[in-house]
Amino acid sequence: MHTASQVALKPVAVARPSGAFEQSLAQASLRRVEAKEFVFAEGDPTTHLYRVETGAVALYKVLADGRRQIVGFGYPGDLIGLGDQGEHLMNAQAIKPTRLRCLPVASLRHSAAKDPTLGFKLYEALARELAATRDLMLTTGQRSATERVAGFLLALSRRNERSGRDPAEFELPMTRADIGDFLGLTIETVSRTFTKLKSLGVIELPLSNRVKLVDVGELEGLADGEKHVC
Amino acid sequence: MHTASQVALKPVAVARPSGAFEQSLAQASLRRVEAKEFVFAEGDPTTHLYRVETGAVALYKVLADGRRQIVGFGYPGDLIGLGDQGEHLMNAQAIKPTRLRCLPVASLRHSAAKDPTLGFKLYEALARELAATRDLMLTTGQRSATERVAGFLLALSRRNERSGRDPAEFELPMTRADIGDFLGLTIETVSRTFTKLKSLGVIELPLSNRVKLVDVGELEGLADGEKHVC
DNA sequence: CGGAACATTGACCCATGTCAAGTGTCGTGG
DNA sequence: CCACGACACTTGACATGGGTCAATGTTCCG
Repeated sequence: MHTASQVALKPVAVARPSGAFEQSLAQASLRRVEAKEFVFAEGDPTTHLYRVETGAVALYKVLADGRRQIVGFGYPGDLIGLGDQGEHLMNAQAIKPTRLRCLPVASLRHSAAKDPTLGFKLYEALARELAATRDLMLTTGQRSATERVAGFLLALSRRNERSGRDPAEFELPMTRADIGDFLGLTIETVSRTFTKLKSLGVIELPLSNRVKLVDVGELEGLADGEKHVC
Repeated sequence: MHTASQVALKPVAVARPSGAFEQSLAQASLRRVEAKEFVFAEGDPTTHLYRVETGAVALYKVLADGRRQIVGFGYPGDLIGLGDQGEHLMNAQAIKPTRLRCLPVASLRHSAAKDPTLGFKLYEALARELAATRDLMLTTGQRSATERVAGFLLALSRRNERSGRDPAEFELPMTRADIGDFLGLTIETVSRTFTKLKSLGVIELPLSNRVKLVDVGELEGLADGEKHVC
Protein backbone atom coordinates (compact mmCIF):
# COMPACT_ATOMS: atom_id res chain seq x y z
CA MET A 1 0.00 0.00 0.00
CA HIS A 2 1.04 3.55 -0.40
CA THR A 3 -0.78 4.98 2.54
CA ALA A 4 2.14 7.03 3.73
CA SER A 5 2.48 8.64 0.35
CA GLN A 6 -1.07 9.84 -0.03
CA VAL A 7 -1.70 13.51 -0.16
CA ALA A 8 -4.39 14.28 2.34
CA LEU A 9 -7.50 15.58 0.69
CA LYS A 10 -9.87 15.73 3.61
CA PRO A 11 -8.24 17.96 6.17
CA VAL A 12 -11.49 19.68 6.92
CA ALA A 13 -13.73 16.89 5.82
CA VAL A 14 -15.45 14.33 7.88
CA ALA A 15 -17.25 11.05 7.47
CA ARG A 16 -20.92 11.59 8.13
CA PRO A 17 -21.83 11.05 11.75
CA SER A 18 -25.25 9.50 12.16
CA GLY A 19 -28.18 9.78 14.57
CA ALA A 20 -29.33 13.07 16.03
CA PHE A 21 -26.72 14.81 13.99
CA GLU A 22 -27.98 13.40 10.72
CA GLN A 23 -31.49 14.41 11.68
CA SER A 24 -30.44 17.97 12.35
CA LEU A 25 -28.72 18.06 8.98
CA ALA A 26 -31.72 16.70 7.10
CA GLN A 27 -33.87 19.59 8.24
CA ALA A 28 -31.10 22.17 8.03
CA SER A 29 -31.56 25.04 5.63
CA LEU A 30 -29.90 24.96 2.24
CA ARG A 31 -27.63 27.71 1.01
CA ARG A 32 -26.36 28.28 -2.49
CA VAL A 33 -23.11 30.06 -3.19
CA GLU A 34 -21.58 30.96 -6.53
CA ALA A 35 -18.02 30.19 -7.53
CA LYS A 36 -15.59 32.52 -5.68
CA GLU A 37 -18.21 33.46 -3.13
CA PHE A 38 -17.22 33.06 0.51
CA VAL A 39 -19.00 30.59 2.74
CA PHE A 40 -17.27 32.24 5.67
CA ALA A 41 -14.09 34.22 6.23
CA GLU A 42 -11.38 34.16 8.87
CA GLY A 43 -12.60 36.04 11.91
CA ASP A 44 -16.29 35.60 11.19
CA PRO A 45 -18.23 34.43 14.22
CA THR A 46 -18.85 30.70 14.00
CA THR A 47 -22.62 30.69 13.70
CA HIS A 48 -22.92 27.58 11.56
CA LEU A 49 -21.18 24.46 10.40
CA TYR A 50 -21.80 23.50 6.80
CA ARG A 51 -22.05 20.27 4.95
CA VAL A 52 -21.22 20.41 1.26
CA GLU A 53 -24.05 18.92 -0.81
CA THR A 54 -22.79 19.69 -4.30
CA GLY A 55 -19.87 21.67 -5.66
CA ALA A 56 -16.54 22.27 -3.94
CA VAL A 57 -15.05 24.66 -1.41
CA ALA A 58 -11.45 25.71 -0.76
CA LEU A 59 -10.36 26.24 2.85
CA TYR A 60 -7.35 28.47 3.29
CA LYS A 61 -5.33 30.84 5.39
CA VAL A 62 -3.42 33.84 4.14
CA LEU A 63 -0.18 35.47 5.21
CA ALA A 64 0.07 39.24 5.60
CA ASP A 65 1.78 39.58 2.21
CA GLY A 66 -0.90 37.58 0.43
CA ARG A 67 0.73 34.17 0.24
CA ARG A 68 -2.01 31.63 0.62
CA GLN A 69 -2.08 28.12 2.03
CA ILE A 70 -5.08 26.00 1.17
CA VAL A 71 -5.46 23.57 4.05
CA GLY A 72 -8.10 21.46 2.38
CA PHE A 73 -10.95 21.16 -0.06
CA GLY A 74 -14.55 20.47 0.89
CA TYR A 75 -16.35 18.07 -1.43
CA PRO A 76 -19.90 16.74 -1.28
CA GLY A 77 -20.44 15.00 2.06
CA ASP A 78 -17.73 16.96 3.83
CA LEU A 79 -18.37 19.01 6.91
CA ILE A 80 -16.64 22.36 7.12
CA GLY A 81 -16.11 24.81 9.96
CA LEU A 82 -15.56 22.06 12.51
CA GLY A 83 -13.16 22.94 15.28
CA ASP A 84 -13.52 26.69 14.89
CA GLN A 85 -14.43 27.83 18.37
CA GLY A 86 -16.04 31.25 18.57
CA GLU A 87 -14.77 32.49 15.26
CA HIS A 88 -13.60 30.89 12.06
CA LEU A 89 -9.85 30.42 11.79
CA MET A 90 -9.72 30.37 8.01
CA ASN A 91 -11.54 31.28 4.86
CA ALA A 92 -13.98 29.01 3.06
CA GLN A 93 -14.54 30.02 -0.53
CA ALA A 94 -16.53 28.13 -3.15
CA ILE A 95 -14.48 27.15 -6.19
CA LYS A 96 -17.58 26.24 -8.20
CA PRO A 97 -21.32 26.75 -7.72
CA THR A 98 -22.05 25.01 -4.46
CA ARG A 99 -24.97 24.01 -2.27
CA LEU A 100 -24.52 23.69 1.47
CA ARG A 101 -26.59 22.51 4.42
CA CYS A 102 -26.32 25.06 7.20
CA LEU A 103 -26.20 23.77 10.73
CA PRO A 104 -26.50 26.38 13.50
CA VAL A 105 -23.98 25.63 16.24
CA ALA A 106 -26.69 26.43 18.79
CA SER A 107 -28.80 23.54 17.52
CA LEU A 108 -25.70 21.37 17.55
CA ARG A 109 -25.38 22.02 21.27
CA HIS A 110 -29.03 21.10 21.61
CA SER A 111 -28.43 17.84 19.79
CA ALA A 112 -25.44 17.16 21.99
CA ALA A 113 -27.66 17.31 25.05
CA LYS A 114 -30.02 14.71 23.57
CA ASP A 115 -27.27 12.51 22.20
CA PRO A 116 -24.38 12.20 24.65
CA THR A 117 -22.25 10.37 22.08
CA LEU A 118 -22.35 13.34 19.74
CA GLY A 119 -19.51 15.10 21.53
CA PHE A 120 -17.39 12.03 21.10
CA LYS A 121 -18.32 11.78 17.44
CA LEU A 122 -17.25 15.34 16.86
CA TYR A 123 -14.01 14.50 18.62
CA GLU A 124 -13.45 11.57 16.29
CA ALA A 125 -14.29 13.66 13.27
CA LEU A 126 -11.77 16.26 14.35
CA ALA A 127 -9.18 13.57 14.99
CA ARG A 128 -9.53 12.49 11.35
CA GLU A 129 -9.05 16.06 10.20
CA LEU A 130 -5.98 16.40 12.33
CA ALA A 131 -4.54 13.20 10.90
CA ALA A 132 -5.21 14.43 7.36
CA THR A 133 -3.66 17.81 8.09
CA ARG A 134 -0.52 16.16 9.43
CA ASP A 135 -0.27 14.01 6.32
CA LEU A 136 -0.52 17.12 4.21
CA MET A 137 2.22 18.68 6.30
CA LEU A 138 4.42 15.67 5.66
CA THR A 139 3.79 16.24 1.97
CA THR A 140 4.42 19.97 1.79
CA GLY A 141 7.37 19.73 4.15
CA GLN A 142 9.27 16.81 2.66
CA ARG A 143 8.28 15.93 -0.88
CA SER A 144 9.35 17.05 -4.34
CA ALA A 145 7.00 18.74 -6.77
CA THR A 146 6.47 15.52 -8.72
CA GLU A 147 5.73 13.52 -5.60
CA ARG A 148 3.26 16.14 -4.45
CA VAL A 149 1.33 16.37 -7.69
CA ALA A 150 1.32 12.60 -8.22
CA GLY A 151 0.10 12.06 -4.68
CA PHE A 152 -2.53 14.73 -5.14
CA LEU A 153 -3.94 13.07 -8.23
CA LEU A 154 -3.98 9.68 -6.52
CA ALA A 155 -5.80 11.11 -3.55
CA LEU A 156 -8.42 12.63 -5.85
CA SER A 157 -8.73 9.32 -7.67
CA ARG A 158 -9.25 7.37 -4.46
CA ARG A 159 -11.81 9.85 -3.25
CA ASN A 160 -13.70 9.46 -6.50
CA GLU A 161 -13.58 5.73 -6.14
CA ARG A 162 -14.97 5.91 -2.62
CA SER A 163 -17.87 8.06 -3.76
CA GLY A 164 -18.66 5.71 -6.63
CA ARG A 165 -17.28 7.85 -9.42
CA ASP A 166 -14.65 6.99 -12.01
CA PRO A 167 -11.24 6.77 -10.32
CA ALA A 168 -9.41 6.77 -13.65
CA GLU A 169 -10.77 9.92 -15.27
CA PHE A 170 -12.27 12.92 -13.56
CA GLU A 171 -12.52 16.68 -13.41
CA LEU A 172 -10.32 18.93 -11.36
CA PRO A 173 -12.72 21.40 -9.78
CA MET A 174 -9.86 23.66 -8.74
CA THR A 175 -7.47 25.84 -10.73
CA ARG A 176 -3.72 25.36 -10.99
CA ALA A 177 -3.37 28.22 -8.54
CA ASP A 178 -5.50 26.34 -6.04
CA ILE A 179 -3.46 23.17 -6.47
CA GLY A 180 -0.28 25.18 -6.06
CA ASP A 181 -1.47 26.89 -2.89
CA PHE A 182 -2.53 23.51 -1.52
CA LEU A 183 0.74 21.72 -2.28
CA GLY A 184 3.04 24.65 -1.61
CA LEU A 185 4.08 25.12 -5.26
CA THR A 186 3.66 27.87 -7.85
CA ILE A 187 1.20 27.75 -10.72
CA GLU A 188 4.05 27.30 -13.15
CA THR A 189 5.54 24.36 -11.30
CA VAL A 190 2.16 22.65 -11.09
CA SER A 191 1.65 23.16 -14.81
CA ARG A 192 5.12 21.91 -15.67
CA THR A 193 4.64 18.87 -13.47
CA PHE A 194 1.38 18.01 -15.22
CA THR A 195 3.20 18.32 -18.53
CA LYS A 196 5.98 16.07 -17.23
CA LEU A 197 3.53 13.40 -16.05
CA LYS A 198 1.81 13.63 -19.40
CA SER A 199 5.03 13.18 -21.36
CA LEU A 200 5.94 10.24 -19.11
CA GLY A 201 2.72 8.67 -20.31
CA VAL A 202 1.38 8.43 -16.79
CA ILE A 203 -1.59 10.73 -17.25
CA GLU A 204 -3.52 12.42 -20.05
CA LEU A 205 -5.11 15.84 -20.00
CA PRO A 206 -7.99 15.83 -22.51
CA LEU A 207 -8.88 19.23 -21.11
CA SER A 208 -6.85 21.34 -18.76
CA ASN A 209 -9.28 20.57 -15.95
CA ARG A 210 -9.85 16.92 -16.76
CA VAL A 211 -7.31 14.18 -15.98
CA LYS A 212 -7.08 10.59 -17.06
CA LEU A 213 -4.79 8.33 -15.06
CA VAL A 214 -3.13 6.03 -17.59
CA ASP A 215 -0.60 4.20 -15.41
CA VAL A 216 -1.64 4.20 -11.78
CA GLY A 217 1.21 1.93 -10.70
CA GLU A 218 3.79 4.27 -12.15
CA LEU A 219 2.00 7.24 -10.63
CA GLU A 220 2.17 5.57 -7.23
CA GLY A 221 5.87 5.01 -7.73
CA LEU A 222 6.37 8.67 -8.51
CA ALA A 223 4.28 9.68 -5.49
CA ASP A 224 6.47 7.51 -3.29
CA GLY A 225 9.65 9.09 -4.54
CA GLU A 226 11.04 6.19 -6.52
CA LYS A 227 13.59 7.64 -8.85
CA HIS A 228 13.59 4.87 -11.43
CA VAL A 229 10.42 2.91 -11.70
CA CYS A 230 10.75 -0.25 -13.78
CA MET B 1 0.62 41.69 16.56
CA HIS B 2 2.31 38.99 14.65
CA THR B 3 -0.06 36.18 15.31
CA ALA B 4 -0.13 35.03 11.72
CA SER B 5 3.62 34.79 11.65
CA GLN B 6 4.08 32.58 14.65
CA VAL B 7 5.43 29.15 14.14
CA ALA B 8 3.13 26.79 15.92
CA LEU B 9 4.86 25.00 18.72
CA LYS B 10 1.97 23.16 20.27
CA PRO B 11 0.53 21.01 17.51
CA VAL B 12 0.17 18.10 19.82
CA ALA B 13 0.03 20.09 22.98
CA VAL B 14 -2.93 21.17 24.93
CA ALA B 15 -3.86 23.55 27.70
CA ARG B 16 -4.62 21.56 30.78
CA PRO B 17 -8.29 20.64 31.05
CA SER B 18 -9.53 20.68 34.63
CA GLY B 19 -11.94 18.68 36.76
CA ALA B 20 -12.26 14.93 36.55
CA PHE B 21 -9.49 14.91 34.02
CA GLU B 22 -7.03 16.69 36.29
CA GLN B 23 -7.91 14.26 39.05
CA SER B 24 -7.19 11.27 36.85
CA LEU B 25 -3.86 12.79 35.95
CA ALA B 26 -2.86 13.53 39.52
CA GLN B 27 -3.08 9.85 40.41
CA ALA B 28 -1.72 8.61 37.11
CA SER B 29 1.49 6.65 37.16
CA LEU B 30 4.76 8.32 36.35
CA ARG B 31 7.08 7.07 33.66
CA ARG B 32 10.67 8.07 33.01
CA VAL B 33 12.24 7.84 29.59
CA GLU B 34 15.79 8.60 28.58
CA ALA B 35 16.78 10.84 25.69
CA LYS B 36 16.12 9.11 22.35
CA GLU B 37 13.83 6.57 23.98
CA PHE B 38 10.37 6.17 22.43
CA VAL B 39 7.26 7.03 24.38
CA PHE B 40 5.28 5.30 21.66
CA ALA B 41 5.74 4.52 17.98
CA GLU B 42 3.51 4.73 14.95
CA GLY B 43 1.24 1.71 14.88
CA ASP B 44 1.41 1.02 18.60
CA PRO B 45 -2.01 0.44 20.14
CA THR B 46 -3.18 3.59 21.90
CA THR B 47 -3.23 2.37 25.48
CA HIS B 48 -2.37 5.66 27.13
CA LEU B 49 -2.24 9.37 26.71
CA TYR B 50 0.71 11.08 28.31
CA ARG B 51 1.29 14.43 29.90
CA VAL B 52 4.83 15.70 29.85
CA GLU B 53 5.98 16.65 33.35
CA THR B 54 9.61 17.47 32.66
CA GLY B 55 11.85 17.16 29.62
CA ALA B 56 10.75 17.28 25.99
CA VAL B 57 9.37 14.94 23.36
CA ALA B 58 9.46 15.09 19.55
CA LEU B 59 6.40 13.92 17.64
CA TYR B 60 7.05 12.90 14.07
CA LYS B 61 6.11 10.88 11.04
CA VAL B 62 8.52 9.28 8.62
CA LEU B 63 8.38 8.66 4.90
CA ALA B 64 9.39 5.29 3.44
CA ASP B 65 12.81 6.64 2.46
CA GLY B 66 13.52 8.01 5.90
CA ARG B 67 12.62 11.65 5.45
CA ARG B 68 11.11 12.80 8.69
CA GLN B 69 8.55 15.46 9.54
CA ILE B 70 8.34 16.52 13.15
CA VAL B 71 4.76 17.65 13.66
CA GLY B 72 5.33 19.08 17.08
CA PHE B 73 7.23 19.08 20.34
CA GLY B 74 5.77 18.13 23.69
CA TYR B 75 6.94 20.31 26.58
CA PRO B 76 6.01 20.17 30.25
CA GLY B 77 2.25 20.53 30.59
CA ASP B 78 1.52 19.22 27.11
CA LEU B 79 -0.67 16.24 26.45
CA ILE B 80 0.48 13.84 23.78
CA GLY B 81 -1.24 11.01 21.98
CA LEU B 82 -4.55 12.86 21.79
CA GLY B 83 -6.60 12.08 18.71
CA ASP B 84 -4.93 8.76 17.99
CA GLN B 85 -7.85 6.38 17.79
CA GLY B 86 -6.98 2.72 18.19
CA GLU B 87 -3.35 3.07 17.31
CA HIS B 88 -0.83 5.86 17.34
CA LEU B 89 -0.40 7.69 14.05
CA MET B 90 3.10 8.94 14.72
CA ASN B 91 6.20 8.43 16.79
CA ALA B 92 6.85 10.12 20.12
CA GLN B 93 10.49 10.12 21.09
CA ALA B 94 12.08 11.87 24.04
CA ILE B 95 14.76 14.38 23.06
CA LYS B 96 16.04 14.68 26.63
CA PRO B 97 15.45 12.76 29.85
CA THR B 98 11.71 13.08 30.38
CA ARG B 99 9.07 12.28 32.96
CA LEU B 100 5.50 11.58 31.88
CA ARG B 101 2.16 11.01 33.56
CA CYS B 102 0.50 8.01 31.96
CA LEU B 103 -3.24 8.10 31.51
CA PRO B 104 -4.91 4.86 30.42
CA VAL B 105 -7.50 5.58 27.76
CA ALA B 106 -9.84 3.14 29.52
CA SER B 107 -9.88 5.31 32.61
CA LEU B 108 -10.40 8.31 30.39
CA ARG B 109 -13.61 6.74 29.13
CA HIS B 110 -14.58 6.12 32.71
CA SER B 111 -14.02 9.75 33.56
CA ALA B 112 -16.03 10.76 30.52
CA ALA B 113 -19.03 8.88 31.91
CA LYS B 114 -18.81 10.79 35.19
CA ASP B 115 -18.07 14.14 33.61
CA PRO B 116 -20.20 14.69 30.50
CA THR B 117 -18.28 17.85 29.62
CA LEU B 118 -15.03 15.92 29.30
CA GLY B 119 -15.79 14.83 25.74
CA PHE B 120 -16.33 18.43 24.82
CA LYS B 121 -13.09 19.43 26.51
CA LEU B 122 -11.18 16.85 24.54
CA TYR B 123 -12.84 18.22 21.43
CA GLU B 124 -11.67 21.71 22.30
CA ALA B 125 -8.18 20.48 23.06
CA LEU B 126 -8.03 18.77 19.70
CA ALA B 127 -9.37 21.89 17.99
CA ARG B 128 -6.41 23.81 19.40
CA GLU B 129 -4.01 21.20 18.11
CA LEU B 130 -5.58 21.34 14.71
CA ALA B 131 -5.27 25.11 14.63
CA ALA B 132 -1.62 24.88 15.63
CA THR B 133 -0.91 22.22 13.02
CA ARG B 134 -2.47 24.37 10.31
CA ASP B 135 -0.35 27.32 11.36
CA LEU B 136 2.72 25.15 11.10
CA MET B 137 1.59 24.09 7.66
CA LEU B 138 1.29 27.70 6.62
CA THR B 139 4.88 28.11 7.80
CA THR B 140 6.44 25.09 6.14
CA GLY B 141 4.43 25.61 2.97
CA GLN B 142 4.95 29.29 2.35
CA ARG B 143 7.85 30.80 4.23
CA SER B 144 11.57 31.26 3.60
CA ALA B 145 14.23 29.67 5.79
CA THR B 146 14.85 32.93 7.66
CA GLU B 147 11.15 33.47 8.31
CA ARG B 148 10.79 29.93 9.58
CA VAL B 149 13.72 30.01 11.96
CA ALA B 150 12.88 33.50 13.23
CA GLY B 151 9.28 32.46 13.80
CA PHE B 152 10.41 29.30 15.52
CA LEU B 153 12.59 31.20 17.99
CA LEU B 154 9.80 33.66 18.70
CA ALA B 155 7.37 30.85 19.35
CA LEU B 156 9.81 29.27 21.80
CA SER B 157 10.31 32.62 23.45
CA ARG B 158 6.58 33.18 23.88
CA ARG B 159 6.12 29.71 25.26
CA ASN B 160 8.83 30.37 27.81
CA GLU B 161 7.19 33.61 28.75
CA ARG B 162 3.85 31.88 29.27
CA SER B 163 5.42 29.30 31.54
CA GLY B 164 7.18 31.98 33.59
CA ARG B 165 10.67 31.42 32.22
CA ASP B 166 13.02 33.89 30.58
CA PRO B 167 11.67 34.78 27.13
CA ALA B 168 14.93 36.44 26.11
CA GLU B 169 17.44 33.67 26.74
CA PHE B 170 16.78 29.96 26.86
CA GLU B 171 17.95 26.51 25.90
CA LEU B 172 17.03 24.68 22.75
CA PRO B 173 16.22 21.17 23.90
CA MET B 174 16.29 19.88 20.33
CA THR B 175 19.14 19.41 17.87
CA ARG B 176 19.54 21.26 14.56
CA ALA B 177 18.31 18.11 12.87
CA ASP B 178 15.12 18.26 14.91
CA ILE B 179 14.58 21.91 14.08
CA GLY B 180 15.18 21.15 10.42
CA ASP B 181 12.75 18.26 10.36
CA PHE B 182 10.20 20.43 12.10
CA LEU B 183 10.56 23.42 9.78
CA GLY B 184 11.15 21.46 6.60
CA LEU B 185 14.81 22.53 6.22
CA THR B 186 18.16 20.74 6.28
CA ILE B 187 20.57 20.83 9.21
CA GLU B 188 22.91 22.99 7.20
CA THR B 189 20.29 25.57 6.33
CA VAL B 190 19.20 25.79 9.95
CA SER B 191 22.78 26.26 11.05
CA ARG B 192 23.46 28.88 8.40
CA THR B 193 20.28 30.73 9.32
CA PHE B 194 21.32 30.84 12.97
CA THR B 195 24.67 32.21 11.87
CA LYS B 196 22.93 34.81 9.73
CA LEU B 197 20.66 35.93 12.57
CA LYS B 198 23.72 36.13 14.80
CA SER B 199 25.66 38.27 12.35
CA LEU B 200 22.63 40.52 11.93
CA GLY B 201 22.88 41.12 15.66
CA VAL B 202 19.39 39.79 16.24
CA ILE B 203 20.39 36.83 18.39
CA GLU B 204 23.42 35.49 20.23
CA LEU B 205 24.46 31.88 20.68
CA PRO B 206 26.52 31.63 23.86
CA LEU B 207 26.35 27.88 23.36
CA SER B 208 25.10 26.05 20.34
CA ASN B 209 21.99 24.99 22.23
CA ARG B 210 21.39 28.25 24.05
CA VAL B 211 19.92 31.34 22.37
CA LYS B 212 19.66 34.92 23.48
CA LEU B 213 17.20 37.14 21.64
CA VAL B 214 18.89 40.52 21.32
CA ASP B 215 16.43 42.40 19.09
CA VAL B 216 12.96 40.92 19.30
CA GLY B 217 11.39 43.62 17.12
CA GLU B 218 13.80 42.90 14.31
CA LEU B 219 13.28 39.19 14.75
CA GLU B 220 9.53 39.69 14.42
CA GLY B 221 10.12 41.66 11.26
CA LEU B 222 12.19 38.85 9.82
CA ALA B 223 9.57 36.30 10.85
CA ASP B 224 6.94 38.34 9.02
CA GLY B 225 8.92 38.46 5.83
CA GLU B 226 9.83 42.13 5.89
CA LYS B 227 12.79 42.52 3.58
CA HIS B 228 14.12 45.76 5.01
CA VAL B 229 13.33 46.43 8.60
CA CYS B 230 14.17 49.98 9.75
C1' DC C 1 -16.00 38.71 -32.20
C1' DG C 2 -13.45 40.18 -28.37
C1' DG C 3 -11.76 40.03 -23.94
C1' DA C 4 -10.93 37.95 -19.50
C1' DA C 5 -9.26 34.24 -17.03
C1' DC C 6 -6.66 30.38 -16.92
C1' DA C 7 -2.92 27.51 -18.55
C1' DT C 8 1.44 26.54 -20.83
C1' DT C 9 6.14 27.30 -21.97
C1' DG C 10 10.75 29.35 -21.99
C1' DA C 11 14.78 31.73 -20.00
C1' DC C 12 16.97 32.84 -16.13
C1' DC C 13 18.21 33.00 -11.25
C1' DC C 14 18.47 32.16 -6.55
C1' DA C 15 17.48 29.86 -2.19
C1' DT C 16 18.18 25.83 -0.46
C1' DG C 17 19.86 21.11 -0.85
C1' DT C 18 24.02 18.15 -1.28
C1' DC C 19 28.54 16.79 -0.40
C1' DA C 20 32.61 17.35 2.03
C1' DA C 21 35.79 19.10 5.32
C1' DG C 22 36.60 21.01 9.59
C1' DT C 23 35.69 22.44 14.55
C1' DG C 24 33.95 22.28 18.94
C1' DT C 25 32.11 19.82 23.11
C1' DC C 26 31.23 16.14 26.05
C1' DG C 27 31.74 11.78 28.26
C1' DT C 28 34.51 7.76 29.00
C1' DG C 29 38.22 5.09 30.04
C1' DG C 30 43.13 4.68 30.49
C1' DC D 1 44.13 14.50 34.27
C1' DC D 2 44.49 13.66 29.65
C1' DA D 3 43.42 11.23 25.26
C1' DC D 4 40.19 9.64 22.51
C1' DG D 5 36.02 8.89 20.13
C1' DA D 6 31.37 10.09 19.27
C1' DC D 7 28.26 13.56 18.11
C1' DA D 8 26.64 17.78 17.04
C1' DC D 9 27.48 21.86 14.80
C1' DT D 10 29.59 24.99 11.43
C1' DT D 11 31.38 26.32 7.10
C1' DG D 12 32.59 26.13 2.23
C1' DA D 13 31.99 24.84 -2.65
C1' DC D 14 28.90 23.42 -5.79
C1' DA D 15 24.51 21.61 -7.90
C1' DT D 16 19.74 21.99 -8.77
C1' DG D 17 14.77 22.24 -8.11
C1' DG D 18 11.63 25.26 -8.21
C1' DG D 19 10.59 30.34 -8.14
C1' DT D 20 10.23 34.60 -11.02
C1' DC D 21 9.34 37.12 -15.01
C1' DA D 22 7.66 37.32 -19.47
C1' DA D 23 5.47 35.85 -23.65
C1' DT D 24 2.12 32.96 -25.87
C1' DG D 25 -1.84 29.71 -26.13
C1' DT D 26 -6.40 28.15 -25.03
C1' DT D 27 -11.05 28.18 -23.44
C1' DC D 28 -15.04 30.19 -22.33
C1' DC D 29 -18.54 33.47 -22.19
C1' DG D 30 -20.75 37.90 -22.94
